Amino acid sequence: MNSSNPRIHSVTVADVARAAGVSKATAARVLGNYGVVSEKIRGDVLAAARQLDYRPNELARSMTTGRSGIIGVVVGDIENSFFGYAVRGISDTARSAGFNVILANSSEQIEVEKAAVRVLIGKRVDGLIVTPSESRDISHLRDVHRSGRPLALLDRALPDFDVDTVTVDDRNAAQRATEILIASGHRRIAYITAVDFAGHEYKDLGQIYTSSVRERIEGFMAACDTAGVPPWDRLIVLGATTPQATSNITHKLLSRPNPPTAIIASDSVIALEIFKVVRQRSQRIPEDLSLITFHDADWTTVTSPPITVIDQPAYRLGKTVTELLIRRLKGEARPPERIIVPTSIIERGSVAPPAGQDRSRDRSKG
Amino acid sequence: MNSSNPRIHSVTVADVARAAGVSKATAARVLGNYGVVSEKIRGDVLAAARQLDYRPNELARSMTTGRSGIIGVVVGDIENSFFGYAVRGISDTARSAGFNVILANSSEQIEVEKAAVRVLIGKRVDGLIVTPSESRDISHLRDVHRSGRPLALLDRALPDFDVDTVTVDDRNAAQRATEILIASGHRRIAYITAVDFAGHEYKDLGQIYTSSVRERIEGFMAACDTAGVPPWDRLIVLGATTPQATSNITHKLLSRPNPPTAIIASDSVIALEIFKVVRQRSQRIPEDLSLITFHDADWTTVTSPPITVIDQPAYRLGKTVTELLIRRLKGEARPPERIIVPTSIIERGSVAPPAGQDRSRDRSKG
DNA sequence: ATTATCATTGAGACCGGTCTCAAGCAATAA
DNA sequence: TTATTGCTTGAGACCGGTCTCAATGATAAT
Repeated sequence: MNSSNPRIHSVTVADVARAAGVSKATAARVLGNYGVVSEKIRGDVLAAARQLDYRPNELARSMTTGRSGIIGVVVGDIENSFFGYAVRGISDTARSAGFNVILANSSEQIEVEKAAVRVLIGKRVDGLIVTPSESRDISHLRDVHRSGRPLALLDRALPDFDVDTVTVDDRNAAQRATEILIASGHRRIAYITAVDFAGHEYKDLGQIYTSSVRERIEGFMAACDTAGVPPWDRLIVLGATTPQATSNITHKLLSRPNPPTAIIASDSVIALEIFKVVRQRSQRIPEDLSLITFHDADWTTVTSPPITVIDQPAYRLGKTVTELLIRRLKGEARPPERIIVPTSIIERGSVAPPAGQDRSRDRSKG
Repeated sequence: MNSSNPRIHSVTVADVARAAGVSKATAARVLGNYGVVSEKIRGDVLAAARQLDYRPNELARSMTTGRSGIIGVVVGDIENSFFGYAVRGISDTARSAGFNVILANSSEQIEVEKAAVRVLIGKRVDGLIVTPSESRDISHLRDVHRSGRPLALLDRALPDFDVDTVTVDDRNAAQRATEILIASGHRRIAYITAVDFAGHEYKDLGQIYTSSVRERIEGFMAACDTAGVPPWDRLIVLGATTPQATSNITHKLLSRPNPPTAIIASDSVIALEIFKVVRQRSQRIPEDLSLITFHDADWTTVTSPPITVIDQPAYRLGKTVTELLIRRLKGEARPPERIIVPTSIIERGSVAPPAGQDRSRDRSKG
């Protein structure tokens, strides 16, 4: 009666069995839809169940079967619409296969991620989909895998951890984006990413522990190298973890004596902030600064100009990992798969030749 | 060993007890952190637990305690960033109170909503937060409430269903937004909403079964009435359920002989589509059409012009319902509360006097 | 020395399902 | 008629925890 009642009494199989005048085992058989029962008794039990408004207790069911029907998902940041779409892809796929999803946010913090994984394991999820925020400390993921629970990685691969993984062709995408900028005449190009670590100063790839970021940087540098862009003209900027941080970083970047003429943003949240800063400084895109961002966020089509983006099929990414995971949950034993989904670049209006292209060449001479 | 193993054997309290040389009850006491145990034994058990890498089975724990530590959330559409923020508010608040969240999407379809509620009840969630997609068919919500499980409503009130509810001041917000448009000189104003039903033609409020929509329409009409806007100039348009539908609706609306000079959009997804259509038709905002939307979506600041919005504190909304629910989960018995959170209108650049204001007056004469 | 008190620990029921195994019973075969 | 087979049904163990209650032993009080 009272909502503060600590235990809500619900109708159980035993109650139904009593009402139908059969044993608990028989009632369980029809209610749980297993085994074999005569039609007459089945009818009696179902009638009693309807009468009493019986609702199976999934918890108890999971206890005995060992299966919870839940897939745990740990994602970096749900507010980032890239993950929003991915999660939607996961949920839809999971639901249509009869699984539920329980979602956790790591805020890209390894400790939060670890805690989330622990909680989900405690809830006895059948499998896990994780976007690892770091590739150095993956003991918790190794534990999951070792415990026999299927694990699949989304968006970020872990080089020396061989499990089902679905990512996009980050290296190639970054390279093509960079090539577009270079072809447009840019030499001083910055790549801004959310990854961060003590010092905030990029030195070399050895510091980067997130595979997707690493690959993107590699692609970016490869394109620069083949085009003969000198190392001091290609900037790699870290630490765009919050809008505020991104704003500061961008201001600082654009205030340099030789500011970059083009920026590649590693996600749309960063790009949005860059866009705002540029406008705030009364500069114009693409005349004063060219911009390309990862993820075709909806806002990128309504700005003036619309933004050139690297379209990552986020929904499909989510759908694909989930399919991989579910196949394994169904008992499929096969070597881990690493699927790389191709991206496409949607060229819109945010790339143009650098404003002072000629003067900039002169200057670089003197 | 094999991942296709149907049952993953995990370490249980009994295993730990055996290893520590104590009874199951004693091991359970230290592992479950209840009762009282001597320091020495506690140390032994903890050591054994660490040794065996014991992880409590939350499922079993929930079975006996009757509490799952999970809050079920059923929301209209996660892809809508309004709900995204709200969900984030819910998750953060829930987590910091030690609860987990399991999320379901109703896609605004009553049948999906019912199924989701059933599943969540089956999972024995401790309480539910729902954004009811309809107010006619709420038997499933009544069931939840009757079962003794706390239920709280988010964003949409149900007039004759008295439970904890958190909404925004929809009526007032719509009224103020309309007043802004009227003050700017508009007379032909359209209100576009996602709600739909057979016929798609708005006739009267009796058709509207979603409280928030109803209140907004009331506010809209109240403002029109006091300003003396005749009924044939204020348009209420339903059925903007998908981007495609919104696009069609908007095109049709703007192609009328006397098209509205201003539109109020009931959410930012609709507004985005309207914005795209207007640009597609080579019309300009605000010169050719003024636009105000509910929800301060991030893209509304980066368009040209930026969009005037009704800022609904979505995160706070989520936080507030969750607090209400948790207080009830903790046993607080009090009459249901209905909290109405105030909104504010952020005036940006999407409202201007109608283009042919004078000519339009002339025309209305002839 | 004896009894009362208190702190610990152990035994076992319980939560609500699933599932194994044996018993009951009718139909069929010998 | 009796043995065999097959289909239903019931009894009860089990999953991994929590929790009640009784038993134990040590300490304090008489």
